[in-house]
Amino acid sequence: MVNGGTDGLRERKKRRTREALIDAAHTLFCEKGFEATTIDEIAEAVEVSPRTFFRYFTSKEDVALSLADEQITAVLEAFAGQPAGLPVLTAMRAAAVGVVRAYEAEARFGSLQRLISVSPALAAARVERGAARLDEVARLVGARMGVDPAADPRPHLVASVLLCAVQPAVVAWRAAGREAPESELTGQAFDLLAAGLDYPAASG
Amino acid sequence: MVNGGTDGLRERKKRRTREALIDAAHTLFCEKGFEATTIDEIAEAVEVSPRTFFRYFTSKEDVALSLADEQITAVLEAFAGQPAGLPVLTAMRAAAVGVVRAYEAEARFGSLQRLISVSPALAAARVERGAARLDEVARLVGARMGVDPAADPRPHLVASVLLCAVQPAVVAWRAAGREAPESELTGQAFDLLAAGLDYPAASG
DNA sequence: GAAATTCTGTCACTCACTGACAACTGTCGT
DNA sequence: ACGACAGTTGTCAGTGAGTGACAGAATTTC
Repeated sequence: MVNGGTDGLRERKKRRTREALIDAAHTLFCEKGFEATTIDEIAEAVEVSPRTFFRYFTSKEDVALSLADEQITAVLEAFAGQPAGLPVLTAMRAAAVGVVRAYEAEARFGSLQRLISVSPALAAARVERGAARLDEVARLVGARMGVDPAADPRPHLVASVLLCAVQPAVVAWRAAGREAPESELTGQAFDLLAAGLDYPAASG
Repeated sequence: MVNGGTDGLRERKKRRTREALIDAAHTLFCEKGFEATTIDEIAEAVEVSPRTFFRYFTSKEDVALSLADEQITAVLEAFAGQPAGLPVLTAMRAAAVGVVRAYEAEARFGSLQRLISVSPALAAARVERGAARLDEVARLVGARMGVDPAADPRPHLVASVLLCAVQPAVVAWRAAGREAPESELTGQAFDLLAAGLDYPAASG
């Protein structure tokens, strides 16, 4: 028996190590850049062996993007929670804006975005991670469209576009020189996205 | 002086080495898979040193995607050549379908697609390469929209979506079990893309 | 043919990442 | 409290990607 609510010492220690690694990595990445930082440096900063680093994260990209992962999960949950009947793009817009607004208070979030936009390796890794969750997104999109993702390819199609589009959209917006709260950027990016693909509009 | 029309021996030799490397790499990738193939094996197959390999290509992904690069270039040229006034998505559809149709006779094209869809590392690398040409695409999109990409963020936004969307769309379609000529896949993917994002349609 | 270019191979190195094994540290039953 | 057990960690050794430096070979130019 035992745990009076909290987990055992072992669990707590692991969580602390993990957090410390994320923290140290993030700091070093911001200071020296992603590629210029070595695993050895990260491990040394936390006083663990480099081997241990790889027991917590599968790669250098993995530490950097562990925060982004939480965010993707949050967006998907929010997407699932949008009222039925909403167009897919509209629902995703609402989900993304909501989550970004919730996160933008944290300083680490902004610096992570900056990190990703500067490092092609990180940007690629993020896309790769997104692709790994393609089926999950397709399921949600399929549910919203009222079709079975196993039989109809459209949900997968739309899902892959949404996955690829959301993040670059914000980055592109920022690259264009607009500086504003992330949540606003995201919303406007979606607006322009919907309008821009049909430009000049085929119908009205 | 000299070159009676053909380039010098040195140039020809370089071109041949380059082609041989692409060829050997492609064959090995198809036989053993992308990650399971080492640079040493590729180099040995062509009888050059591994160091020389890196004088022709910057990475393992680079050899694999050298063919895909030609294709992207072709698509962009075709996109630029579409009649003005066409909606951006429509123009890109026509460009992509045309190019894919032109390429699908080559066997290597199909196997490259298969390779990419199987290897996350390759898929990520392709996105990365596409992103490197973002500005180029944005220029073309901006021209079609009649706005200045330097002042208006929309072209960049639309460009990044187009870049990210085109290839995954085809892959997703194929993953859904549809087997048909690439050109048809591409066309249908675009059709569903346009419809799916607005599903259920907001207007009409 | 000699000199200047340009390619190429060899060597030595860094860094990401992995398997194996031994030492250590919480955990749990008694 | 103690010992068996399981999970965690460090060390070691190794593979593979990718890079800089230098010397020698091939090509081009004169």
